[in-house]
Amino acid sequence: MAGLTDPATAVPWLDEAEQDAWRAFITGSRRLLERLDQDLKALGLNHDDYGVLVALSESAGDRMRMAELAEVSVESRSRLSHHIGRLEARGLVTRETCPTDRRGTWAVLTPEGREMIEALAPHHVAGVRRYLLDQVSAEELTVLGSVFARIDLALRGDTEACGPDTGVSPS
Amino acid sequence: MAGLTDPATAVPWLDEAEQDAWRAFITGSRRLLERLDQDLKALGLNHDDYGVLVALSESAGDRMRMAELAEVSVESRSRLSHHIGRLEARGLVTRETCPTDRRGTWAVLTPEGREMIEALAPHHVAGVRRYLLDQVSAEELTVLGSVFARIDLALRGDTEACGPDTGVSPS
DNA sequence: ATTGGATGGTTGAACTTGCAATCACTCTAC
DNA sequence: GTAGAGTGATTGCAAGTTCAACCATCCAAT
Repeated sequence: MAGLTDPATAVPWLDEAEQDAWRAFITGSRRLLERLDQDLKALGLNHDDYGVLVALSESAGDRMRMAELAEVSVESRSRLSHHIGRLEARGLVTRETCPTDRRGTWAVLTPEGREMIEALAPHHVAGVRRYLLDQVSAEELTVLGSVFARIDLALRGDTEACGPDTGVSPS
Repeated sequence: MAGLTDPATAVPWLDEAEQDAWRAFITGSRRLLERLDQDLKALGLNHDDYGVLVALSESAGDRMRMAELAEVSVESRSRLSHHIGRLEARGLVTRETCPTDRRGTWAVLTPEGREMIEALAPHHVAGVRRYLLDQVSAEELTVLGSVFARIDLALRGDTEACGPDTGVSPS
């Protein structure tokens, strides 16, 4: 019944180059993100806080709907809800209920929130330069961007669709 | 006093290409890792569990010292300690005290642990193929691997040394 | 206008992670 | 041999994350 599409038999193993590249990515990206997170924490925000505040700061009216913010930040709605709760408690963000759709909530950046990211941004950028940008050529950077943009596009929205073994061909 | 090395004034902002690439990486990698994690969870392990078990399974004697395992898995020692505790409770790993240095502990893969990864590996590999490898050319993959290997190397060990703004030149 | 099915967001409890303190052992120097 | 520093690992608690259940509102169909 499983037939040819059972991953246990059908999926080709990783060859050495694939294996090496994959593992380098897992380890290297973890290490990179961990370091940036540490550096930011020393200044009062973690990397996720930073991401949320930046997203808000770049939105019209310094505000974004919860669902959209969750999507761009790659956080679950529940997690974002808690997350915004914490940022709100610190005075960096406020909530406003959306007048046109009363189920909806805006997360709004406060002036204090803006001050915070503006203060941290140069340090964070310095880290991104030092740990990543300074280490790669322009061409490599282009490849990196294009690869991850592609992956993101393929995966975005599509929260279900294909577990690793939905191999049953539809046609 | 801060002078030229203050990141607020000295660090060049990201240009558009850098910004795009960086954000694509952050978002895309999060999305990718999240998906692989979801897929694995459906089968009983999360991605970190998987990483730990694989590391053990590839080590001589199916065992590794906690500190080393923490290093290769990019987990803090404390986190790994908790983590191994959970895996132990599930019977996938055991601890043995190291006879030659009695402070030390081996994390040892159990037969059940081995069964577990061997069962999951094909599914996981299928995911890595589908979400990443199938989407990139061989050249791109090489770039990816080489870039992250480089970053990892630069950051590894060096748990301190350079915050984003240790700009005071030593010479 | 009412029902029923999305959609938007929150909540609480269980679980995981981080931090700092701690314990146990080793190693070096006296 | 013993004091003290250093290393390996664990612990408890606080903080963050997940999961599933939930409430409120909107929208489409009757």
